Amino acid sequence: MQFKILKSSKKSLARLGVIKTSHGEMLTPAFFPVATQACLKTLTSQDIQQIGFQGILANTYHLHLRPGEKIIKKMGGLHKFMNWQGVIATDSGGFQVFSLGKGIEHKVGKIPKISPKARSIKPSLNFDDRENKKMVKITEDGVYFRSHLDGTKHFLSPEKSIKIQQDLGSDIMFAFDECNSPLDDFEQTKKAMERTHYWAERCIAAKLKIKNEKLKNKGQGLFGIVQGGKYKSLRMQSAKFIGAQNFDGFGIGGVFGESYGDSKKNLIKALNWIMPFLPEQKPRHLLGIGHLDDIAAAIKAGIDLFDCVHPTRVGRHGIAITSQGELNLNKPLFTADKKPLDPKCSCPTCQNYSRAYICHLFRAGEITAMRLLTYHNLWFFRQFVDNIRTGIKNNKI
RNA sequence: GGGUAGGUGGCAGAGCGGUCAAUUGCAUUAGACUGUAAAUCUAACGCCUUCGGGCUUCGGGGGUUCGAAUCCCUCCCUACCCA
Repeated sequence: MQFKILKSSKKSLARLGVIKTSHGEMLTPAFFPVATQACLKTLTSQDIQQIGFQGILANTYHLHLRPGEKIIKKMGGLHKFMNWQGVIATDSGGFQVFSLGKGIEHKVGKIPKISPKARSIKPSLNFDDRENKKMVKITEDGVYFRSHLDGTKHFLSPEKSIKIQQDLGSDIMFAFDECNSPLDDFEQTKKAMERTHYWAERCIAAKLKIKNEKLKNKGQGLFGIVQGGKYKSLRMQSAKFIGAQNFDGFGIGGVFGESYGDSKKNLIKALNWIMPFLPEQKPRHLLGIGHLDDIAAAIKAGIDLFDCVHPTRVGRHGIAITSQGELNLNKPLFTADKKPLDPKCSCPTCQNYSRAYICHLFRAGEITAMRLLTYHNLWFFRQFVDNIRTGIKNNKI
């Protein structure tokens, strides 16, 4: 994997670049739609290509549990398996350590709303109840967890995550990290950060080891992940450490605040703390961020890559992301609306179907409704990022 | 005409003397969703409320009882069976 900067903005930290992999190129800034289980829900690989994406993000944890990397390797790797010729990045499973661990324990997502209920949870309360739900145990060595599918015990470590990602044959691997809960305090965040650093070194070593054995994975890039939560000192410390390692690129992960507003506000601030420590000539990926305003601001702060489930998940739930904001197509308001989702959009959904039809499909529980909105939302995202690239090119951003 | 089983909130369907404004599912309405445990989740869903509570509901009418969706009488209606 190689990265080349084609142009750096004079107005901001934004830059135009290109990532070259053995599965094609990717112009940056770029957005990866998320295909966790080697499937971008409701779409085919051909759809993704037609929408115009050059890369997708799949997941190590999920594919390890099902169908297992052995099978995917046997089928010729992820690209062949899902018949996708473009770039594939694989998340390491680090996020699942959070989402299936503290995410469930604390009843929070990565970017929670202000939730007094969640905040008031104290580890000592309801111990038995919590213990039953606990699916994850983190040690220095790695993470013991129970499968969310069948409860069987598994172990994931930096070495194992890298090995799985190599078997999957992704173009961009992510280091195995520990993602904090928004409710973690300074000490907990620090501990997770230190563990992430320790694991980062082990990920690099694991990758090199395989490389030396002349396995044909050497085209794979490996991205280190900056953690440190909402704390400036930790974010800087983490960026400094991770930025100094021999990674091919960098991910910025974790949480930026303990509430929604907090996170929104702190995101760009945090990027500004981090960015000076990351080598300029390497790509930077902001993990899991996907609201359009955040994407636009983060690109100006120097981010090259994004991935997020937001456009696809929300699409399946009836939300169309349009130039006029988000529309909920489940609403009775749209039952007789002849307009397309977005009059300015050139996607096949908007070219061929009315809001009334899509509204009906949602109310009738037809799966095609989800497909139509997923397609549109992703089309909108792709276009949105395209426009930003054009903006950088034309010295407007 | 005779027999049997029934009639419960928009629908389906629990409850069969007090803890029942009535379990549950669906439908409806609103909200949420940011490295996907997500075609998911949360909430509201008789009327009024100063959120303590108040008021009118379980086919209609009458009765028994301190108390009835629940028991009795009667009428109406539905389904099935026999003539």
